[in-house]
Amino acid sequence: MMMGRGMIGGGGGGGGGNVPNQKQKLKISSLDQPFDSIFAPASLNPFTGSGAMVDFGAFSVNMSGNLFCRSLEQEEICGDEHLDEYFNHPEKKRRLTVDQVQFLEKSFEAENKLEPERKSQLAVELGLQPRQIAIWFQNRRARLRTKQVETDYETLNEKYNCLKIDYDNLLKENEKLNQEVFHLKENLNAKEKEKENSQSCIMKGPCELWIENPISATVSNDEESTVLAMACLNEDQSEARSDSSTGTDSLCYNNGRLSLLLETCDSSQVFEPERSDFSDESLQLSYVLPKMEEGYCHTSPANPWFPIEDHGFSFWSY
DNA sequence: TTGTGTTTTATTGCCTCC
DNA sequence: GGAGGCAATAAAACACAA
Repeated sequence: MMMGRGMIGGGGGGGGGNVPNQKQKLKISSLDQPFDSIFAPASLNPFTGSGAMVDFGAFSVNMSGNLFCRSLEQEEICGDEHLDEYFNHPEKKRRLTVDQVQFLEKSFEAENKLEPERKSQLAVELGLQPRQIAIWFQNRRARLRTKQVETDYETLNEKYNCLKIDYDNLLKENEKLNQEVFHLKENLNAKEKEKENSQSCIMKGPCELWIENPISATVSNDEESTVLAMACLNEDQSEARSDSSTGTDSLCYNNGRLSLLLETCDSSQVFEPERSDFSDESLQLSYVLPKMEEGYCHTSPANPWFPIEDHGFSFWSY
């Protein structure tokens, strides 16, 4: 007698959750179908061959109701006393054969819900009880749900990881941009401060700045709104003012930087002043003022003179 | 061989639907 | 109220390492 691996290996079992209590016995006795109907015609049952059987542990029952032993070894213990033992003992749990499982799997793939008609048909075809078919489908659906949960988890986890990478990148980019904003604000503040310092002395249009004695300078706009004012530190104040009036040696426009001019306003000769330079009265100073833009000059008509303390000397504007 | 973890079969109790 | 589905659970069957 050819039996599936599960059936042959199954042999034992029973007991435990499979041990029917009073209620279970009641259920077993009230199977989905009449006991006779669970036996399928041989032509419809490829899994049990001509002797369609229902599985009862170490035994199988064919259409005639005869009990068969499962293996040659088991056959040795088959006898009336064992039949009595079997029927007095709880039903054994048994695994389905590979073929039966494959058949059920195909059926499940087609439709994982089981209508009563299909259940009966499958039971007939597989030589199983309809209740076994129902239980198998139920457990199979449970396994499918578990698998689906695992799949969903993996999918969500992958998405989460991708989003986390994006989020981390955005955080870094945000930090970088914040730093950039910070530096830009710093630059802006510095420029505004510079403007505030220069606003008081810059007038709309050409004007003249007087540097506190003995320094004097004349300031004008240029086309690029950049002003370089020069102060002469000559002891001879009149000479310095004279130079300023010429607009040549004593006045120059350059790149908006505080510079020291030696003799002429040649940009090649401009350099940053050292504090010590101011002590040398023979030097000529040029002070590069911030951009002159319209409206920055706010000379008060009532009091056109106001001092600007900066760089150790004062500008006077009117 | 034995202990342990996993899979499979089956039961139980609860819930919903008709 | 019965039938059927589902979650939780039991326990046999099975796989595998020590």
